[in-house]
Amino acid sequence: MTDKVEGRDIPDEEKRLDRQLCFAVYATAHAFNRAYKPILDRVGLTYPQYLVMLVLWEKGCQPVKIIGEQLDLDSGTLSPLLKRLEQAGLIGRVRDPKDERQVIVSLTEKGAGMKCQINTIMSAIGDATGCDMEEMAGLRDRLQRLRSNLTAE
Amino acid sequence: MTDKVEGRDIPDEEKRLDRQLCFAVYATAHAFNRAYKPILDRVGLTYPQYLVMLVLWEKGCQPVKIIGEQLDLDSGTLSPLLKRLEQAGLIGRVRDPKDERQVIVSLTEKGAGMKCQINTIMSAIGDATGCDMEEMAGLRDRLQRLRSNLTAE
DNA sequence: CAAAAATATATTGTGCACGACTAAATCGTG
DNA sequence: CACGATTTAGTCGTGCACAATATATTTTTG
Repeated sequence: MTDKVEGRDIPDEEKRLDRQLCFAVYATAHAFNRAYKPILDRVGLTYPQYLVMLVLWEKGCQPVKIIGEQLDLDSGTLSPLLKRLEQAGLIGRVRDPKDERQVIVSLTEKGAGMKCQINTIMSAIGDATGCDMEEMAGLRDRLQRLRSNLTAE
Repeated sequence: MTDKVEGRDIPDEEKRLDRQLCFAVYATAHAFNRAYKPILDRVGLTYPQYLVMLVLWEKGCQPVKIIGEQLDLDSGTLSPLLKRLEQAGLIGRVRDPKDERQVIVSLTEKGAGMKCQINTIMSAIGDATGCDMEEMAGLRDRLQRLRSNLTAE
C-alpha cells in the first residue's frame, strides 16, 4: 500500500520554476504584450483593446456578451474597456431595441478605418516571433487543446 | 517591383482571432490562472504570489532584483506583492547591510512550512492540463524559445 | 575626494482581470 | 396574466503589470 491516490511525489528537478508549463505560458504572454506595446502604442490601443477590434473587424457589430465569449472575458473587464474605446471614438454602443438587455457594439467610421493597419501589425509581430507558419500553427493548436483541457474543469 | 519590404499581405483567414498565436497564449494564461485559483485560494496565495514562493522555496532568500529577473517582473509589480506576502507572515524583508540599496527577501517559518504543499498543488494542476510529461516538456520548450525570440528585440 | 553616473527599491497612475453585487429586461410556468 | 427565475450589462473592490518618476545608496571618474 505504498501508492497513494493523490500527492504522488514530484522530483525536486520538476519543481524548478523554469520547468513549469504554467510559467512558460505566463511569461510568454507578458513577452507578447511587450512586443505588441510599441506597435499598438502608435495606433493608441492596448492589447486587449486590439483583440476587441479584431473581433469587430472580423465579424462586425455584435453584443458585449458575444465579444466576451470569444475573448473569454466577462462584463467586469469589458464594460470599462469598451467605454474607453468609445471615448476614443472607435466604437459605438447602443441598446438592442429587440432586447434592451443587450448592448450592441459597432465600429465607427474611424474604428473601421483602422482595419487597414492589421497587416502592418500582424507582420511585425509575426517577424518578432521568429516562427514560420507551420511552427506557429502547431504551437497554437497545442495551446488551444491545453486551454480546453484546463477549462474542461 | 511588386514586392514590398513590409506589409506582405496576410489572407483574411489568418486574421481570425482563433488563428492568432498571441491570443492562444493570452487565453491559455487566463485558463491557467482560473485553474490555479481554487487550489491557491485554499493556501491564501494568488498565482504571482505562488511564483514568488516557488523561487524562494527553490533557492532561498535573495534580493528583490534577482526574484524579478527570474519572474521577468519589475519592482513596480513586486514591491506591493511582496508587501502583501509580508503582511500575510510568509516572508520577511530586510535591507542588505552590505549594500543598503538591496532588500533581501527571506521565508518566515510559516512561509517555509508551506513548501510541503507544492506536491498537492502541482499534481492537481498537472492533472488539469491533461498532458503527459513528454507533451508538457515539448510545449514548455517551444514556449521558452518563442519567448526568447520575442524578448530578443 | 567630490561630482556624476549607475543601481536597487518604492510610489503613483492607468488599464486589465475577476469575483461579488446591482439593476434592468426578458422568459417561463402556474 | 403574474411573479419568480434567468439573462445581460454595469459597478466596485482587490490585485497584478508596467511606465514614469522619486529616493537612497553605491560606484565611477574627473
